[in-house]
Amino acid sequence: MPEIKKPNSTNKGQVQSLVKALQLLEILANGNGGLSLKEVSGQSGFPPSTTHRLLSTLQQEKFARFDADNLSWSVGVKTFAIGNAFVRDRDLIQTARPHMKALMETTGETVNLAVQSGDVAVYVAQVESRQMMRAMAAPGMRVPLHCSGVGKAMLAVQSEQERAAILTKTGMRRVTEKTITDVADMRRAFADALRDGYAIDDEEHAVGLRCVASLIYNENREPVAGLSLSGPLARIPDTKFQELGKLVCSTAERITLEYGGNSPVTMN
Amino acid sequence: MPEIKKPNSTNKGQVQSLVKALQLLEILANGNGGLSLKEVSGQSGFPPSTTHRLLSTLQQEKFARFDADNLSWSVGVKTFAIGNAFVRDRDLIQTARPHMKALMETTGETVNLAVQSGDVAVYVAQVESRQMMRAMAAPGMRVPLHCSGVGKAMLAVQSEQERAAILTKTGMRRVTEKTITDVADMRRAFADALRDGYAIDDEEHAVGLRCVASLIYNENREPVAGLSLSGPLARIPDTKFQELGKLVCSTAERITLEYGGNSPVTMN
DNA sequence: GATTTTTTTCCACATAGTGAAAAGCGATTT
DNA sequence: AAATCGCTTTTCACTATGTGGAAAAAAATC
Repeated sequence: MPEIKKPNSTNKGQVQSLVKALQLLEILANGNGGLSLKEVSGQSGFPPSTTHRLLSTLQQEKFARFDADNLSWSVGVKTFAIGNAFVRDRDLIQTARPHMKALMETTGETVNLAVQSGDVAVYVAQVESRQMMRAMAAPGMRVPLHCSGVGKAMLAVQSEQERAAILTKTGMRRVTEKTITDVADMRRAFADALRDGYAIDDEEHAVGLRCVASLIYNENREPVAGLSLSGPLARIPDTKFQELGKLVCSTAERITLEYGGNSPVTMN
Repeated sequence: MPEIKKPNSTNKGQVQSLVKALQLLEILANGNGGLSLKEVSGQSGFPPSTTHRLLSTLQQEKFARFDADNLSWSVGVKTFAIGNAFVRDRDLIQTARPHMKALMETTGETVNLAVQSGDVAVYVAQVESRQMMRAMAAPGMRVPLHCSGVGKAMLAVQSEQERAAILTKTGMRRVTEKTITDVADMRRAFADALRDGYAIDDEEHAVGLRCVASLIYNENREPVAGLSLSGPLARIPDTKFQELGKLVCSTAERITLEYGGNSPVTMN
């Protein structure tokens, strides 16, 4: 394999005082509603004098806040204001793509990214399997929620009312023999998806096609997109669902983090 | 006036490399969707080598992002993730209080902070005038929107539909002789408020009481609270409205910024 | 009001940041 | 294909700058 040369392959930590300061900011972010100098110093391992000097510099620039009444330190306005620029620039698809690629490489199956649009899911990005036989979904393609992996994953985290509103409006049309059309069966599928963290589609949308899907969340723990892996029945036996499910979940989680989101499951 | 001793009265910038790095972050935040090293270096005034070293350190810690395809730098996830901790900890009332105090000192009049709750405004904080004759409003007090300064300021920035929904529901009850009850008059009042940035209440809620109010916004440019200044007719002649209005506006703007918000008027 | 704990300042020392210059790296031109 | 240009990245010698122990100053506790 040829070495792929990427610019800025700088390796080692460079400006140590800066690295230290950034560590302090992170500690402040984890400290709920303010930490004393002692606490910050303790958690960082830096001596109080160094900690104090860095914190007060951060404070001068409003990246940290100091409450003179409680002598407590917390994250400052400017960190927030500047962090918001990230939201303006971030791009889910670009963020997701390398992770989707990696997932395709490890599993060999096609990986899709879809967003919910009203009562359907719309594919917005895809990394195709290298296998001869492979699932295809042109970006832009719309699929019903009740018979797709991503759709079921999205519905699973919604409230009973929201689900009902969508499902009664669209109906749970039978697309294949295995499409779930019974309300009780569907409810069971949602419960499974919530328990496992991933939803499955067992030939419910296309004969011979199986699919495992999980969700990507924004900073408010709201789902922004679904990530799915799909392949032929022959390569995805029942016994592989769990393994693939975990992979899809961890990939979705990684995308969530890089997108600046928070999963509702991982409480931290 | 006695010197008030506040802890952490550290004066001069301390860790210069950190200060520089924070400046770079700010430049990245203002650069829409990515800046080249040259641009960052130019805007900061730091030599390219220094700029590069700081940026790559920020990047290692994910406070900055480097797009290897366009060789462009932008704000990183971690800045966003950590900035969100500010939202968790921030407190509008605590943030506002010192500014309210200052406004009271310069004007001599009572200053109130109110939030909209459904179709009424609720006072949540107050800094009382030192004058013998002064406006009082116990925190927790509820006032109608159509006949209070804060209420009119809040309504002014809402859409015609939202306003109509509220005003038809509550009605524009006559509270004093000067209460505006005519729809056209009210519309004119909203237009004035939008033009000036502040709404006025000319004895519309209580006889002899005048009031000037402006809004405080969150990061999405949505109003979160109203700030008002009220005093007796005798001390607030027509000629003083503009001066006081400007003061209320600038105070509200200052609170908005310290709260991490953005005014819709000041586009930057 | 004395004692302990925590915060803040000080300062001598050498580590760690600085920036000019050189080397890389692509893109464009000749 | 070689040369040129513009920008990015690395290097390196110098010393400015960050470091952390220790002392001083405030708070908190007794």
